Amino acid sequence: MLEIKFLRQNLSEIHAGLAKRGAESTLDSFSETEKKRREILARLETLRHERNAASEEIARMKKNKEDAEDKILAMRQTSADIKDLEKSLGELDEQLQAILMAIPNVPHPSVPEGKDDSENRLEKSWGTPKNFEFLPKAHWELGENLGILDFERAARITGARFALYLGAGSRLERALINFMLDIHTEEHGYTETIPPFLVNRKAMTGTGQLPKFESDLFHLDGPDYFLIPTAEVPVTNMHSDEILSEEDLPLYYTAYTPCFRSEAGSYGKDTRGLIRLHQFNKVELVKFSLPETSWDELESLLKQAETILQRLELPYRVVTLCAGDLGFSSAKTYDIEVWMPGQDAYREISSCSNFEDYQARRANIRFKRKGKKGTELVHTLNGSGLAVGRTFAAILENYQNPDGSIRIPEALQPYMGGMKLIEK
RNA sequence: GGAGAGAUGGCCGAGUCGGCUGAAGGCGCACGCCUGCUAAGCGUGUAUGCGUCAAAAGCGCAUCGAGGGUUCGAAUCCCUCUCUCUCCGCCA
Repeated sequence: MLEIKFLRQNLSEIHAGLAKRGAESTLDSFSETEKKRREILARLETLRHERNAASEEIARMKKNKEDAEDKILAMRQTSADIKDLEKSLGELDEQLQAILMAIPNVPHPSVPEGKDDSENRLEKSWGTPKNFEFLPKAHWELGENLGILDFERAARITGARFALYLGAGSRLERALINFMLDIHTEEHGYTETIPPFLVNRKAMTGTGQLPKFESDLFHLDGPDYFLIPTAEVPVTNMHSDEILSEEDLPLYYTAYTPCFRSEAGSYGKDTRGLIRLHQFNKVELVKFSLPETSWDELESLLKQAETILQRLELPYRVVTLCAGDLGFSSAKTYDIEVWMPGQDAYREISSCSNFEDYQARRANIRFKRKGKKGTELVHTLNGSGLAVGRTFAAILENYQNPDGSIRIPEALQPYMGGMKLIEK
């Protein structure tokens, strides 16, 4: 969410910024509604002032045993008028809130122009894709042949787009989770957390999934709860409605959670394998930072996510999302894409974003500077560190042998009880 | 699931019969004084949001879990909801 005052005073700049991502029309009725709201508010406050003054007067008269009947009668009308205006104000507030909630974040100036992922900007590449002497297989084929992945049974249990891990497969997934968490907590200074996997509507609104993207989420039939699509939601909302102090910042949290996405509208895309599931595992990194350091924090966040791939010796590249591909709440996002030889393509495995104060304003996460009056909004950032299922897939594809067995990356072997090879 | 108690500022905590209570008192914090240093002591200040203003000051409005009601006027009375705690039941 953007600030009303800031919007009012910088309308043309914001318009231009939003146009970069093709979202300038979300501003359409803002000015008119906002102006109307202020007019009503001014009138309402005048009347309330009158009423407050009269109430004091009545109290004084009653204390002195004077007759206040006339005054009380007159105030009856004022009170009715106030009630009417309050109703109008409430309606306008709701409208304005809906408008504000639908305006995405303004892209950072360094975000490249562009409509879709074809115009994302390549920042760097790491590692060299291995030259296979044979045609590398896709991870689902390798996994099923080894008996460590079973999509057929998963479909029987639940439906399409679910995975069942077995034996060394489950072990590998668990090893990856522990490996990632250990690095982030022991080397990068993150505090480990296990948040709720179900969250309420307010939390989803705070990070920007709601109100616009409800169809992407799984919702419970009973209470008004949603399955988290990412740990970003519970972890970022951890400090909602709080006033942190300057010396608390920055705060780093990491969380392993399953993630649930309905993947509405993705029919036909990545229908096989671990790439696009309704449930997948992810280790998430979340930062709360001072406004002046958030851009440095984004760079270090990216490095921290990259570390995992480097230790696993998986080739990858980093792209900056162009404005048209940028997520709703984000000011700038780097995607890390891992090399998948079985698909002859780079696939997204992490997304690192700076939301600046956009989520903080929605979720009301503030901080106070030492010796200074008033509060400021923190900046929030998050990144996958990493998507576990996709890392699993990348390992299978990059470390496959001609006979279909899989070497275990050296860094992971201690987490696999010393296992070096997954074979039939 | 059944029975009961509660929700007030950064924290603790007071609020009588509805009327100078945005809210006593304390802690914490900030600044100043005092002191050889530390501790103690003394004084002053210390919520948030919004509107008005170029901005600040000032002024105004709102906020005592949330929403609604009664009233000229609600932290105080009534209703609904949420959350927390205690006891019982159930349960990993």
